Amino acid sequence: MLAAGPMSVGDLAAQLPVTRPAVSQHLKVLKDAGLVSEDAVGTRRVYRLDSAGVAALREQLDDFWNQALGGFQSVVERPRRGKK
Amino acid sequence: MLAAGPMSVGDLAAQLPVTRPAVSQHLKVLKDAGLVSEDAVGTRRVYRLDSAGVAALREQLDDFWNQALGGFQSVVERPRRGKK
DNA sequence: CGCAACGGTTAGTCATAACTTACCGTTAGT
DNA sequence: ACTAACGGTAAGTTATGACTAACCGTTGCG
Repeated sequence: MLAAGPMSVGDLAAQLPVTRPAVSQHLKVLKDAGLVSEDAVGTRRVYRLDSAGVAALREQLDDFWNQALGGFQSVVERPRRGKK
Repeated sequence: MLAAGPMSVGDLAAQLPVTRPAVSQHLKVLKDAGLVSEDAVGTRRVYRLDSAGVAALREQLDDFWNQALGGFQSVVERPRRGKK
């Protein structure tokens, strides 16, 4: 399991096969996407998951799949008589 | 709406902003992944979505998110007293 | 048979996501 | 004030997913 609680950028980089700047860049993207939030502790920036953002993403994906599989039925199923 | 029923490779390519070989390559990947199935009609290969495969993918994603958001709670929530 | 329609495969190109190195700014400790 | 720790930013490199062009095999039809 790689998941852990709130972590600093350096700690994350230490656990990952990439350099610290790479982690920093990823975190920036995730932060802009609302999936993580940071708060400064001294010189360290501690990042944690944003539960609301993650939940929102999950919901968007659910909606996507519901719509996709919904339209899917009307297209794939073989109606015995009449279409649509 | 771009979705349609079973289609030949050429028909698909005609509806898409890519060439026929590109479509063929994508279909190969999707077929290997079990998301589409083909059956030959003359010289044409008619592809259709594999509903079982798509449903399985959806389920895997659901499982992933449930697990991710599950472990998420235990890591993000601030227990008032005692952990886990 | 010979030609046309259809599509899979290969080889090579191109765009770009992802990464590293180098640098700079900020904070904390002495 | 100087130094160390920490991390963001910029610039350049690299790896790779996605595409096209060219080719070949199979099927159907006259």
